[in-house]
Amino acid sequence: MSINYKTELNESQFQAVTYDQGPSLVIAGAGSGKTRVLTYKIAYLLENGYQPWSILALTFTNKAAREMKERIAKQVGTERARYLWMGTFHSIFSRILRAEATYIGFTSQFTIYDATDSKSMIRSIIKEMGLDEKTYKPGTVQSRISNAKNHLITPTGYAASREAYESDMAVRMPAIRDIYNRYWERCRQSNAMDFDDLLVYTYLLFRDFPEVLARYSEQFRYVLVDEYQDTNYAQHSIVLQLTKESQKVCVVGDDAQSIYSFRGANIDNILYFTKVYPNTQVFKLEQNYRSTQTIVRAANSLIEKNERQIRKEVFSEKEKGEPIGVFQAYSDVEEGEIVANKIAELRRKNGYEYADFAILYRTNAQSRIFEEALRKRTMPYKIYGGLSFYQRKEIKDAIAYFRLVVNPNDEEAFKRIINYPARGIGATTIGKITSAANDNEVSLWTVLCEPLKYGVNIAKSTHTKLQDFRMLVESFITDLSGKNAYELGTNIIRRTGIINDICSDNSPENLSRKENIEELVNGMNDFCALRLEEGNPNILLSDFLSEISLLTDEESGQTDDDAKVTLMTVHSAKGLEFKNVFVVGMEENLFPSSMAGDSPRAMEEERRLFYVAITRAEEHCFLSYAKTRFRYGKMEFGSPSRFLRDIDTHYLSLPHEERINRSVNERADHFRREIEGGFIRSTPPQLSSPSSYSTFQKSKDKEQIISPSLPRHLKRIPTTENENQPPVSSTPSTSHRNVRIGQIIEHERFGVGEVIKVDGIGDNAKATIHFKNAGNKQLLLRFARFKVIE
DNA sequence: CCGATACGCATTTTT
DNA sequence: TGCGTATCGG
Repeated sequence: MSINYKTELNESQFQAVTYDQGPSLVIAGAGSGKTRVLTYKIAYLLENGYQPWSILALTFTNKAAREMKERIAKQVGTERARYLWMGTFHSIFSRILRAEATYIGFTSQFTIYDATDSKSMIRSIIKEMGLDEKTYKPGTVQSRISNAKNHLITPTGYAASREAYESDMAVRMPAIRDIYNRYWERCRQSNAMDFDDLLVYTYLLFRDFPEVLARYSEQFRYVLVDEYQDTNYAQHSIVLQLTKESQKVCVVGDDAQSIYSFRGANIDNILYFTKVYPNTQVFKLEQNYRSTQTIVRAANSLIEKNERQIRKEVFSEKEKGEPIGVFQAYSDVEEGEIVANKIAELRRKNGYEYADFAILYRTNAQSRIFEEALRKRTMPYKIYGGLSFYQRKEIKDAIAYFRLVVNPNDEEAFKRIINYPARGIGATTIGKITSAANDNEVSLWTVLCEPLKYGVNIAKSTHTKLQDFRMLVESFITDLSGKNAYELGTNIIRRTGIINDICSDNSPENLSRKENIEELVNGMNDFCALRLEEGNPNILLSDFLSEISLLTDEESGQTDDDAKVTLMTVHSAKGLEFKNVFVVGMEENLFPSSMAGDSPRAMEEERRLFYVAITRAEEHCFLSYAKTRFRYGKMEFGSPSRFLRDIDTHYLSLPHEERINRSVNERADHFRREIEGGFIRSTPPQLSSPSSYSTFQKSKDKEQIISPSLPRHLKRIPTTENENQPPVSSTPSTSHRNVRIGQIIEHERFGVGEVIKVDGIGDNAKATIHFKNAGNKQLLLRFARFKVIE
């Protein structure tokens, strides 16, 4: 299976793939085959003497890592692909940190705090310090601390930084450095790291232990980074630590799509990459394979208005395509109707599926209007961006138990479940334990085990309750290495009374909680089963935990068979493509967001965001704005976004009576005068109501919000058998004893594949199967779930 | 210890 | 407007 790089890639892709003399920067315009370059480059390296484990490929999302891995597996085979170090920054670094935990004073079982955990810990610290919560808002403090960490500033560095102090003074929060310091220590005490810590500690590990750095930088002979425009200073610095010596680094990205600065991403990393690695070879991928010429040119004319960027000339050789349609609506409601009508029209005229449409907005709050418009016309849709599965209360509760069992020092988990289900341990007791723990610089769990030793003054009955709790948790700890994740997990859910609590009555919300818990349990079963199939027994609870703590992954939009219109924010649309895209709410103070204020940098980022929105479209793109809109319960007036004027009118089809380029300012002024004069305020603006509005029958909504659930790779495709899946260990699958080479089978997870090899007999029989979509896999026949189809 | 009510607040969210 | 948190009363 050899790859013909010359014919399968265009010239610039080919150059980028085959260059391995030194550092390279690949500027990949929207839709220019960025992932293609990355996967081919890795395949190329593998063909040219690099071992899989000597290649490190970093991405930002699990999804990107998974997709890339699958594509590489198809090119070079699953066996070699599986030894690649490919994953998100956070997952790769957590893997390294678990292995080297003792260097930095953690154990390899450390917990990873999500944003909620860390916010909650910050909140308690603020309270304990007696600071005013109105001034010290946990969210604000958290983001300032996060910002410090993203810049690799430790509490010591922070305390010594005059700049940090002055900045804190300016917002009247001089105590932030103390909060930061305490927060840092408390996390250590809890054997826990937040997301940012995974980067900070990796950096510190490499900085303070050169022998460790040497080990890893010698192992990773080539480092590749995807979406480099989204890296923050910490990530950039770690990549530099690893590659400073070898200079074997290839970063891929598009500065025009840098839209995550609010999370610490620094566009300068990509803009000044060539300064950091002076011998960088730059490759530009400028051919767009996704969109019509009109869409590409319109997008170019927009992004041209940004100062800070790497100049490039993206072009398309697809058909010219139609101009970008601009719609004006009188109200947000009418905007919804216009979009729904247009979808209906395009479906009628061009035969599009619902799945060919996406409605993209700047803020999640805008989704409701479109939901209602689509529902009125019984058009199916799906909305992205709710709470992820792991954010749900009942799931967090269950997982808090898992966490405490794996790492008893986990303070947040402790607080969450010490009195859930209710066991008579109230706020007072927890307060006493917390302060004793702080005074003695030990964890809450340590105090709980010996309250008297740490001078906790409690009643006898409370003492008994605490010890009962301790024994309960300890009994699970005993089983940690003896039972697999699924067995121990179900055990915990049953014996702690979680199940009881949820089944106490049949209220609808309890029913849904129950379903969620069931899904979690099934997920754990599948998690173990999948690994067992691959010949990996003894999957422990800690394995499950460390896998899921870095997943936000929602049931991703792969379900292309169900035809639904997609509704999402522009941010979440990055990386996706749709035949028809509506970018809605194109108004001043909305898109661009009012938060951008007068900061040129922020405004440029808003413009890039708009660039991302437009470049999602393959065939048609539409922009719309409303003159009035309900916000925060009030009617607001808006004027068309300045970005509409950034696009060359040549590529636009403007509403008849509007000629934006000429009259936007005038009209905005006119509007303002009307408002300021109180002319309009007294009479609420007429909501236009097109004929279609009221004549449509209300119909029962068949649409559903996509409720994010277990990540796909933990999940088994539902079987026809009912939900009572027996535990893994007792499910020898029937009748696959004698598969033969050449047979076609269908696996529940991997899909259709052909048996190409069978080794061993009886319980140890192992088949190598070539899956159409998942490449080659070795499966233990004893556990594999599939059926023979031919 | 839970429920009702009040208050305040409000982009975007890869991990 | 509408949600999440804070506080008080039974």
